[in-house]
Amino acid sequence: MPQKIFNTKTRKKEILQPIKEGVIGMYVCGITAYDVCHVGHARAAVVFDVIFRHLKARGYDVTYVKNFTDIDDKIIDRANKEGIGIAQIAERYIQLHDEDMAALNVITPTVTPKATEHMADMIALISTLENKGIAYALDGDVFFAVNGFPAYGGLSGRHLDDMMAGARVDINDKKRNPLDFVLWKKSKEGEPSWESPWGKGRPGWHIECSAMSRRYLGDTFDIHGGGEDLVFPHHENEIAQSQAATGKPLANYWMHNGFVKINAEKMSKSLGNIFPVRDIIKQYHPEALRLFMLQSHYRSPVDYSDTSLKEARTALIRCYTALQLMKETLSGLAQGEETVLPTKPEYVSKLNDLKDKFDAALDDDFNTAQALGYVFDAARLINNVTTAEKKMPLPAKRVILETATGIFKHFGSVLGVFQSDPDIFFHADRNIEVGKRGLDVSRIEALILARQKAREEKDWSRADEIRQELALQNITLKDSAGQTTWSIE
RNA sequence: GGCGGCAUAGCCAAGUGGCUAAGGCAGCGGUCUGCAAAACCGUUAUUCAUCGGUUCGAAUCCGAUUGCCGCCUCCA
Repeated sequence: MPQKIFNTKTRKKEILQPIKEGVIGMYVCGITAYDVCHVGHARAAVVFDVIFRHLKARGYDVTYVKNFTDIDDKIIDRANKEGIGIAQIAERYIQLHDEDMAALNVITPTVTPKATEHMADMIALISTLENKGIAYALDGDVFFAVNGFPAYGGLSGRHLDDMMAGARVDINDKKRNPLDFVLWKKSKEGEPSWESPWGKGRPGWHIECSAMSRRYLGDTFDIHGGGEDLVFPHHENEIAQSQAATGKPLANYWMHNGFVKINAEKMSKSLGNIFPVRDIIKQYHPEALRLFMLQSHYRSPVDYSDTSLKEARTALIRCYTALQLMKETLSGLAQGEETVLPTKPEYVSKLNDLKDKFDAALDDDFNTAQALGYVFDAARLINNVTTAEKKMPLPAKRVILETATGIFKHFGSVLGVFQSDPDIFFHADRNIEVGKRGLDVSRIEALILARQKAREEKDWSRADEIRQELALQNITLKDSAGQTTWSIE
């Protein structure tokens, strides 16, 4: 089945036709390194991570470039406030970004270039534009003349005339047209600067992506992505710069992920509802955050709330429970025991069918929500085999469960979840909950021991009393095979 | 003012012309269990904001209405 992609440029789903058969170049706008990553960054990272993983799983040779903006007004502000250099600020937040991404199990892109390491590329690009008469220098600043690029507005569906009518256009009398944007900024006294044909200065925001995508992917590449807020002006300006310089299309497919809202409100500094990734993963297992995001289509807005994360956690536990039951069942097989054909071979074909449907869902514009539906179907099927099929002999279950293990491995590797051993997952999840609620583990375990004793003496009322007491702290006990385990609701 | 998006069960959320409208959470009944938990089985939208239209046939296409939201300024 061909890969379909919703192209922002045409507002339609299109069939992906790579420039070079079997090879994909993908550029995604990364972070500006002046603060820690929040849920919104996490969503963009997870969305494009799954896209990267699925394309690779489908056999494409993908070069994924995600940049770091390490020179910018916000970084300069921060550096001034702290009295240190911009490089130190950028380095710190790139480091923290990398930690967050690792925690979220986001694969490091193929190339992660930094703006400051591509000054020569940017200056060359600006010079080309100047020589073509599309850029003009004024007192050490260089501007891009939007009137020189007739296709301006093509990505975001805007017309220059309409934008001119808008009241929010910055009036800068230096510019020939208020919509012209800066390619190179003259630096003020004491600001970081680089030598250029226009004097000491620094690059404008948009030019770095044009320069770096060209450096690593060429004049035209396959996929360009980012958050939907980048459509205008950032991506529009990138297109203008690159295409005016090269005369070729910048990217064939433009993909934009939807926003994360917080309790139905827009996330913003003024509302004080910025949720850093590192705070969230103290409250919930990172895979719960990932699952939460993947349960909606990447283009829809998602609403982050404690309730939604809780539900994602419960759903994640459902999958890990199935995986754990499967692991236990398989380990119950005697060494060297012969495999017998399953008494119900339809389980195997159903599993293979679910894998095909899962892949097909991702082929259709990366529909992770639909794909997850098949993951849960597979989990139910596993539970049927491990738990409900009481009459099926163990050796006959082996073929089915080994098929299921392989399929879950595939699901997990594409979605970037189910990466832990179930026991390790449950342990980690419980630690998070214990920490969040400030529970006393030794006290809980002492109570469980006391209850076990009561149960041995068949003192059911005492046993139930302890169960009740622990239930008040949302602790659920599970009695099985002579031992009691506990978990937190 | 310009451009765009969304509205599906108690909640979250797929589905964009045609089999019984996925899946998750929550609820209810049952099996299992000393009691539970987990798991399994059954059940919870004759209906997809409203009103018209196109069609043999629409949640899905078109138009209108209502409500919500995003972008147009730094932003994933």
